[in-house]
Amino acid sequence: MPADLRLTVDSAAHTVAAGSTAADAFAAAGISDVIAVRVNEQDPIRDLAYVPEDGDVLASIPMATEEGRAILRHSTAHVMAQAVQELFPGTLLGIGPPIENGFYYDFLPERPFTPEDLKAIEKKMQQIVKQRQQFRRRAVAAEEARAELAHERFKLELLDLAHGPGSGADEGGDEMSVEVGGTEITMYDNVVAGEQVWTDLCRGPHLPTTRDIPAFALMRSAAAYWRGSEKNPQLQRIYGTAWESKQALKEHLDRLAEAERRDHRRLGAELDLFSFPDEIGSGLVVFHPKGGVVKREMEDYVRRRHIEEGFQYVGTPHIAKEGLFHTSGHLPYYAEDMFPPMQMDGANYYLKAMNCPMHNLIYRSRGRSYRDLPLRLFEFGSVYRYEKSGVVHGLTRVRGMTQDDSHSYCTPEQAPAEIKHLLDFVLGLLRDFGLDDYYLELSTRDESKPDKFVGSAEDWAVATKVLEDVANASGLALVLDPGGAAFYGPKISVQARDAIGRTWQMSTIQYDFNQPKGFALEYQAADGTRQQPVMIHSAKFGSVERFFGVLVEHYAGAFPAWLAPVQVVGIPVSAAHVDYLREIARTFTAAGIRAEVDDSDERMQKKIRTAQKQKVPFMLIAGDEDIAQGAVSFRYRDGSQNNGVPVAAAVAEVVDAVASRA
RNA sequence: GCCGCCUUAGCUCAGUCGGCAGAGCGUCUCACUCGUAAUGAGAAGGUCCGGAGUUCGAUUCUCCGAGGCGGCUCCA
Repeated sequence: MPADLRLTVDSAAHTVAAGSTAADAFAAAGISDVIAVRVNEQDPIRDLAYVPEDGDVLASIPMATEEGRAILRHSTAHVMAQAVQELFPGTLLGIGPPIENGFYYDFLPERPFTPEDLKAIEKKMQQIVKQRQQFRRRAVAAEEARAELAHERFKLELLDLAHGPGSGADEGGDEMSVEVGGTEITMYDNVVAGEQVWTDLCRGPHLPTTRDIPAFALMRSAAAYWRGSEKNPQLQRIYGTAWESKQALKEHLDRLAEAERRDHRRLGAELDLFSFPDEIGSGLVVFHPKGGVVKREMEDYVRRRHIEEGFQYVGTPHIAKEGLFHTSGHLPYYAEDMFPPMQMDGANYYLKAMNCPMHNLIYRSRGRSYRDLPLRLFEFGSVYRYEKSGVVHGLTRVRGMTQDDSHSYCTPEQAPAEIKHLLDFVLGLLRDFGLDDYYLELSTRDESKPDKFVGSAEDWAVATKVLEDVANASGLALVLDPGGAAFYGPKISVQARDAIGRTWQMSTIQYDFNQPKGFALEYQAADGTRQQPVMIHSAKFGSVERFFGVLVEHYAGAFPAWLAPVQVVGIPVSAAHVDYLREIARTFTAAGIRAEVDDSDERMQKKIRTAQKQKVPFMLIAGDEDIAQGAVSFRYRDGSQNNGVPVAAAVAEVVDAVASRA
């Protein structure tokens, strides 16, 4: 008979009977929301279903934490897989890890899931939850696991990967390791009334019982490649979400609804900003007059800022002969992302997918001295990339875009300072567009795929070190992205969080030692020798189109005054006041403000509604009372009012707001 | 590119179990002249995404193509 256990939770000691379930143990200790336990201080959480036969239980994991939610979500994924296999016998299992905000499980069913299937699966899951099935952990030998999983080919493959001959025992960290990880193989059995009703290869941990799942919902199903490679078969992935309370689930669903309301594709049409005519082609945008205003403001801003930061504005054509892209090294690596060539006068011309080769030719157009460096070139480069048909998405993934592309040519010694300069520039720009929460990502070469990257490992190491040092010195959080580099060099990208917490990658800074070599770029050093510069690629918006799309969503279409397509709209109380407002609008226009008068044959209330829906920052209302005082009445976008403002003061107020980018 | 779903008026969407198609908003016209989120009436507006096939007849069924949506992969 094993001795009772000591249970220490938040420094308070309790005694529980050996062999209790974790839920029983914590309930006895008067703790209700515990879902996970740690057995020994140095152990990862490894067994949640049962308090072990010996040893001390040290800590609890509350459900409303990242770790707790991951356990909850993974448990819910198991429940879903059980439901699917009960409803669709013969369906094979892939993997089912927790992810941000939820979980998924991959299946190989006989046919893809329909929305009705999802509803049925969700219902079945609710039944399983009600059954209070225990999650019971069971360590097994490799042969045992293989025998039990004989019909689950994907699970067998996972076993081979993690525990097969010649493989590392613990790859850890990625989604696969949810199933198998660590040094022992474990199965998790779902047990109800002492009977095993379902089992899955799993590292755990799990909730004590299915009844401990407070709230979940299935979201959608979609195809996903097995182990993420398009060479592998496609599985059907079902996404779900699970939360520590019904309230938390509702808040999550509300956030999704808010994101949908902000969708730039919807707002782009509602606010008459841009469209994607079929006649032009997929991923090719046309900006309407109002979108054109915003785009022009963005471009004016970034052009002015580049010039202030020492860049010289240049211009280059949209097409070039094939040889240029061979010299740059792009063609072998990038050909399938480019539009196919046009034949002309016996040469192949390509639409450019990048601007750097042309900037290199500007650099090379004359001899350069070390005194010229850093030489900073900048332009709005229209580039075309043949994105695969399934990836085109609104403004955030297009086939024709405008990059605010810059290249800084400098000596290797100057590179760190130049990169810091660019990073500061980028961060200041993001702040001016209302994005002030960000982190950095460092994308590096994938050692295992040398054919995807040019240049020596030593050069890569040097370049990566330079970027890493600057990133670390910035004090911002840094996330590593192994294998994410361009073929010619590593990069830092700035990931910005928008108003509702989503992150976007836009600005990039790339260190390139390969193109200067390919183009034989040189400068004459102080000692008279010829040296090779390095070039730093940098795009602040990334692409004007993507940044535009992100801004629409960040501001939910309510652009700050300086970006608003229409800054002021005059709304007459009745038709008799139209001329008065027209005169005032002229005063605003003369002060550089975009002002219009709504002289349509509608009521004032309707005009206010229209202006609100168009998210115009300033509505100027005028009737007899205002005319008598030589004033106007403000209605702001938030619905607040300021009546009887003298015209000159009204102009000053709007001009101030625009100047402050508010 | 791959898997699934979708495409009907300018927009959002009904609808036709195969028999010459509808609403709301928007647009236009007329009346109303109004103080902070929808005045009323009337009208115009459609190759039901394109092509081929099946059929007496196709917007509806089948196939091919284009475009979109959700993912995967990829990416500014």
